[in-house]
Amino acid sequence: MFPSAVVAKESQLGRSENDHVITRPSLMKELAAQGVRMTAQRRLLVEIIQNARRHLDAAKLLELAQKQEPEIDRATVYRTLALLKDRGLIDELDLMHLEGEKHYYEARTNRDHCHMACFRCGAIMEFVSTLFEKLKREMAKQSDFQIRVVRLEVGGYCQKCRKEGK
Amino acid sequence: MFPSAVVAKESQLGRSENDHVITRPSLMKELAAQGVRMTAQRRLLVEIIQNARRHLDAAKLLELAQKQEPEIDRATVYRTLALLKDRGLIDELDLMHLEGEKHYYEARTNRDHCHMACFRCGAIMEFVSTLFEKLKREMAKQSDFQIRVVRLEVGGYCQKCRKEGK
DNA sequence: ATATGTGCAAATCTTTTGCAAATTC
DNA sequence: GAATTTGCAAAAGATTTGCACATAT
Repeated sequence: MFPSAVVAKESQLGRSENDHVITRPSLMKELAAQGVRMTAQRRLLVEIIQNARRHLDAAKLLELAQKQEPEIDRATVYRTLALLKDRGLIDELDLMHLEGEKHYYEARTNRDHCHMACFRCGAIMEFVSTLFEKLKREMAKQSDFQIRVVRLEVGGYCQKCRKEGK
Repeated sequence: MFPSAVVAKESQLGRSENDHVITRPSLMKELAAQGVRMTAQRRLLVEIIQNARRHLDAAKLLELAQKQEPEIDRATVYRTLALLKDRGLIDELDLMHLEGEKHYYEARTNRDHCHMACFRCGAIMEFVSTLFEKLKREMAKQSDFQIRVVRLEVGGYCQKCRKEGK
């Protein structure tokens, strides 16, 4: 879905054929369902996040929002991100801190997925697997832990970069 | 190994019986093997990290180090952490940002493991599983990606907190 | 009308950096 | 002795906050 994304096929059978397709439920609908008060700025930010072609950090989100609403402030961006995160509607990522300590955000997807970051070219690949689902179930069961958020990030070297010599 | 750690037993057979035991190779030996120049302060910091009973952040590491060497500076702590991280000898964790944006560090272990953080009580549990190993192999194979670092963090509610009512 | 959201500017928190002095091999 | 490491103090980067004003229901 994101330009640099590579979504792997299912590694095991037993589920629907489209299990490996990542979909992003409507944030606006979720917010409405949760009775969250909506403002013009929230609508704008949510729309940008929902339709982002890549992972956004707060500064980039602000920049994009200001193109349509120059008055919007950094604080509003951070406050809206906090709101969405608290409601479980977006996920916060580090993407291996390839460039600084900032965070990246993406709308929650129907399935948890892993982010693989290439230390050399910076490509971010997404990976979906039933093994991941199994692992989550195992963790929840064995530790009797109610999982709310999962973040699996991998850093290393992608195929392309390794071919080009390390 | 850490006080709040709960290390799960193997979920599947087929490996050595002690596969689920987490061990921490000697950082000092690794550094020597890699020909890293050692100084008194590095030795001190490395020793503290190696023997830490819990996950340390930079400020806590500095505090502990200053008990033995009051002259040691923040910058040295950060520079040493960067060195160890670059050499692949320590892992950097967020622990779900339960308290602020700081990072936590732990000596690399013989096996990758997941950190589960309780949003309510702050307990950190460690979880080892062959499923995790399988998942890593699957990611590496299917994406032809050379994995160097893996970070799996889970946030949610632990058994104890759920029993006490949410 | 009341509760909630927003802009602004300043503060906070964590981490990084330039440089002269000290240390290691 | 040459190269590397350290302390210091300042800077940088990301995120948060107090408060007066604006907006949503």
